[in-house]
Amino acid sequence: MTAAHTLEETERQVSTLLKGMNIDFKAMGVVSNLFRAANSARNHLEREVLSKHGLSWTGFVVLWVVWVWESIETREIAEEVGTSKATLSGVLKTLERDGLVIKKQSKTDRRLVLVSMTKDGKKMMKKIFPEFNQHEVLLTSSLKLSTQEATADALRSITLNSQKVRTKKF
Amino acid sequence: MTAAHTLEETERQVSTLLKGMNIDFKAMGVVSNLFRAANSARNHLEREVLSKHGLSWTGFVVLWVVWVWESIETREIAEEVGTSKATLSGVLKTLERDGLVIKKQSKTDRRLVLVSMTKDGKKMMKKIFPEFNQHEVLLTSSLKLSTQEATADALRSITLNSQKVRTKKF
DNA sequence: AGCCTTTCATTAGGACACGAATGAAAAAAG
DNA sequence: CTTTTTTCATTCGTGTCCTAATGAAAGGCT
Repeated sequence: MTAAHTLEETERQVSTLLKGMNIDFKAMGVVSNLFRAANSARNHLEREVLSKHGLSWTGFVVLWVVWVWESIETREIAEEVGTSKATLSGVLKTLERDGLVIKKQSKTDRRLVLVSMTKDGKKMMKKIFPEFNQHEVLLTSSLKLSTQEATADALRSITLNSQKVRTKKF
Repeated sequence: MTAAHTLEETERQVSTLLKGMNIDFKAMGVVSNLFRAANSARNHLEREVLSKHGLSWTGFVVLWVVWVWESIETREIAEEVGTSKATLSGVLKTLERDGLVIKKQSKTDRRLVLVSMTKDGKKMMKKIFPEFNQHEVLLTSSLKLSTQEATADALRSITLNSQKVRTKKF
């Protein structure tokens, strides 16, 4: 049940392993805690909020985007959600099967597919979203308001960096 | 290529949709930026570092844990990596197929399985890890050292919250 | 008009993700 | 010592996730 290795043990083990490797431990700490927090928070939200409504994480995020934009093209969803179009195809198939969204072919460009919410989909989001937000409050409740702002800023900055570097190649 | 919707548009759309719903926007900002940053950073690291060596994200994390601990039980790996034992079974199968780790049955308790690195696995980590860390530096380079510390602290706190709430049920 | 290139969404194939079910082994209870 | 109960890792079924390949449709070009 409890962790098999204490934090101190891990620290020691890691530092001897990385000795003479010129590692930036501070940057490593930020990034590893970023993934730990995101993973943990996601698992929590899936378990406590989403699973009760038979919704997957990505399903929820896609639903959110469609909810915000009334009618939106699939390629826009993919970009906004940060997933590949291939993945989105599958997720949308599930959401449509469950009666939460509808796909329609665009009239002006028959390659495009437009997605919109069904009545059930809207009802579900109206119910889930406040629940979801309450748990977001719970997750961040130990941080002062000023720290919440600073953290959001830092995270935005990390996002920017990872995208800037990516587009640098073109 | 560019985003279909500007930040201002989204802001407006969201605030009208959520009007009268009593949403904590600050908490929402922290959490959404947490996932955005984690996703973006992970994609970046997969593309720029891991994919060149034919390694998946989870494969790398598992490899890291095994590297640190020489020989470690699978249940410990699962806990440390934050994944289910079912998932780990599959990942270990892949890693063993690629010759990076070895599984052995425990002598003292035949239910347990012990995992350790192969020579190739060690060589790979010795090569990849410094690369990986350089990109971690890149991702956090826009943050002052004091901000890096504060951010890591805030993220640790979020992790703690999401785990505390989970165990509260028992 | 007819090709050529680009831009779409989807499918195909492989890996990862989970909970539930399975079967083996150890520990607890009688 | 035998019967439960618990604790392991794995397999199964389903969904998510990626890249690459596919096929349809639109836009450019001559």
